[in-house]
Amino acid sequence: MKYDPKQIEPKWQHYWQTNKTFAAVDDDARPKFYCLDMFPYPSGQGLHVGHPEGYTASDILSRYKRANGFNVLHPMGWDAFGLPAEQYAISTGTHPSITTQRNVDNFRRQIQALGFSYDWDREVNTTDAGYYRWTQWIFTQLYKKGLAYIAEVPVNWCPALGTVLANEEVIDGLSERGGHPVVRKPMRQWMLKITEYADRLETDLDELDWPEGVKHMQRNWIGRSFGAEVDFKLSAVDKPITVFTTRPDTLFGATYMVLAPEHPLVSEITTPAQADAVASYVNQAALKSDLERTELAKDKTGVFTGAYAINPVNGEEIPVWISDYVLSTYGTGAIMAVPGHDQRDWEFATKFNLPIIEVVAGGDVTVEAYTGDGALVNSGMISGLAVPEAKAKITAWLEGEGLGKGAVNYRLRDWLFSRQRYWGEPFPIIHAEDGEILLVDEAELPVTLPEVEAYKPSGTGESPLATISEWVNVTLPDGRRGRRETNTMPQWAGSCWYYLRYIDPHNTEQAWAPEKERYWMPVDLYIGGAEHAVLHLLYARFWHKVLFDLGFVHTKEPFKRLVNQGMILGEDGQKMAKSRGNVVNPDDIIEQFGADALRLYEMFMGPLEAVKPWQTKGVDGVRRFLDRAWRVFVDDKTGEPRVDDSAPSDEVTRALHKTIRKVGEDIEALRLNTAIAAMMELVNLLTKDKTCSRTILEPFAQLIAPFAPHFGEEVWSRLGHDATISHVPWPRYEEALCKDPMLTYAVQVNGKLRGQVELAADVDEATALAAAKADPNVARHLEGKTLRREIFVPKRMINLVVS
RNA sequence: GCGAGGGUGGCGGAAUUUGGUAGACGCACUGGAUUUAGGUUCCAGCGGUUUCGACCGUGGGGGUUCGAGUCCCCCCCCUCGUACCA
Repeated sequence: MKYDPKQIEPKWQHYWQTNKTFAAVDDDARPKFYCLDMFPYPSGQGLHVGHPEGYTASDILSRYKRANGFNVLHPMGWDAFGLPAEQYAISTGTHPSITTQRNVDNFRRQIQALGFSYDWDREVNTTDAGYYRWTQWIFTQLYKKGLAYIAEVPVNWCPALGTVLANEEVIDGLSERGGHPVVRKPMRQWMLKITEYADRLETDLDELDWPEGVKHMQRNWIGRSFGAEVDFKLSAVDKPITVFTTRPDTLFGATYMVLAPEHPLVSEITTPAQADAVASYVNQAALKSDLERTELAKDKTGVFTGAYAINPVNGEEIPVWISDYVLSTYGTGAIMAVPGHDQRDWEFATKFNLPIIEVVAGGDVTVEAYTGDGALVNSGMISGLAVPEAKAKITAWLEGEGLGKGAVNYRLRDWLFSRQRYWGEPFPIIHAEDGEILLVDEAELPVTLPEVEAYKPSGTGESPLATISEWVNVTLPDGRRGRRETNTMPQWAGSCWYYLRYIDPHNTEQAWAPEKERYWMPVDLYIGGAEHAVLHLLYARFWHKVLFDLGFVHTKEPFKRLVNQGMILGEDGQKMAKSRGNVVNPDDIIEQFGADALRLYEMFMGPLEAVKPWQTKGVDGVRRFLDRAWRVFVDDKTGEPRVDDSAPSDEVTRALHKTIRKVGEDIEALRLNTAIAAMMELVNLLTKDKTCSRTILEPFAQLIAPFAPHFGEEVWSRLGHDATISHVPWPRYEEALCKDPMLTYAVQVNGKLRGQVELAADVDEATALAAAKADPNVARHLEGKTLRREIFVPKRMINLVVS
């Protein structure tokens, strides 16, 4: 009987499911291992081959850890709120929950067809009321802690989607979903104070075993910078302009100031002569989208307000301008401009003929701003100092004079947390008629989504929920009337804490039981796409830290180790896309080659983290490997297992032990491509050797089982075992049995390979050198030359240096 | 611009941790055997040049070393992220 995945794969999938083979045990003495995949958004398109890449890697590690005695938590669920289901509802009238259910069922079917070892009893779905009840509960905790507030903020309003988008969902001025234009519009929004955690989100990155690139991107996003706040008095108005600068050392070079057009002082300080020009500039800036403001950045624009400020270090009067190159949302919305040492200021000063003064030696400020280190010049008390010392000294001086202080600033802004959509978590908030904002009592949660007639956004900025008066209007226990919050939460909300719900998914009393959290957390390995490097991971870390502060979780950070799987490109080397016609559907590959072949192929393509192109021929290759491996275990004519109790050869024993060592090390490091290569080499040897020895075949079945689990189970049972292979202890290798008695030494003459000699592994130097010189080709190259030096590298090579 | 990662056969990739026979493993290809047949299996070959002794070869150039894909310096190219953050 030939290897036939169509027969064996469904059989074992059914076995695992009915026997709950992969159930994670909550109360257990074994060490735990929490292996998490980023849960998918169940789209209508179904799974693409990119999904199983990360899932297979985490599955291999999960199965390996189980075999090594760990109690493994390996769950899967659905991030199912979100725009596509709602868009579909708008166009077809189908309730998003129906679409969602259909897509989830399809995703689950596809994922199960790949034989992943998930504990399906822990499946979660962010759109279940039993789940989002606790998402709402976490929101109430945030609110009570003062971390959620309503603000009238200029937001990214997308007229086409009829909603507001987060900065992150806007790419080059267009909506991430759909690519529609986005404009700025002030609106009443829920915000989360992630900025309050900026410092810890930055600092705690240090202790995480995450890719450096991801940590770096988070650091950039948080954008912590150290500097000083400095007060500049105004000549005409009795109010200071406070600026933030990272270069207080260049204060003597500040030759003008710039306010953002939205800065509150603009109207106060503008002189009558300049009023018209300023007003028209401010108006213009307000109308521009963020895109336009940055697009036109190449050419700096601005207007003089007519006002002057006084440079606190030297008492000089400097003009105050407004310009949209200064952002109202960063720092204090005002800067001191040092054109000699800041390129943006230099460009502005050059355009508007403002003076440029050199205060740090080392460049030529008539050509460009000099931002490097150097000795301070023209700078009074700090002249002669280097930049770091000058910063420290001037900051201390400012503090002493009461003119400023050291300060830290962040690029990170508060998180815009509301959406004007139907298909999201309702806020547990009621606005009383007198304006008071009330939390829905925790016992009343969840606030469930009502049925609606139409899903279309009202277009006024309110969600479709606003149209359901019987849902919106409530009477409070004290008799007051109130309106429910009609915004819903963004898709990030549900994914911010799902890893905690897996720990205790059926708990109706609490989001999770504390003792279970203490056992299972933190996540030991988190695998997912690099597209979540900043947002999802930053938001989840933020919530986790809040929950930590409230005592609901016991670790500062949720995800100990993070790995990003690389994207799988189409066969043409392009990103897979329906429009290019290069999308590969896992269902088709399973149909043709089997799930084990697909798993194996995706791992064999290259390093997990790398971006790599799909080649269906390559699946053919690993399928041939499985065919060959099958014939190692089974006589494919008779279907009988070809196993006996004969003693294997030393060579085969050595090969097995080396393979056990290599596969184990490679799985731990997630070098799954080379682990598979090692098993291919073993199969090539076993095929040649025709080994039937049980002492070889059984450990080999265990090695391959995490990669090709259906295959592993099938040959294991054919070897005569009744129980699943999944909990059989991982085979051990003996170091002594990994050592070859004889090794091939390379012999070089002057660094060039001239021969090879077979020598005992523990050969002494003299014997090795003699053998090397005896090699005919080596001897030929030594002839007539003087031997200058002999280099002997044990177990590797010999180099003879002659002249 | 800035930041991160990367350039190795016809292709995907090994070896980069620790400087030590570059090209493991697989695909594609070539030849042979078995077979009624093969999108089967098995065996062999497979970086380039070659006077068959050797020479050249890991993006390019230099350096360190007995020895460099690996370490150091300069340059080129590609991918991803980011974009006036004071």
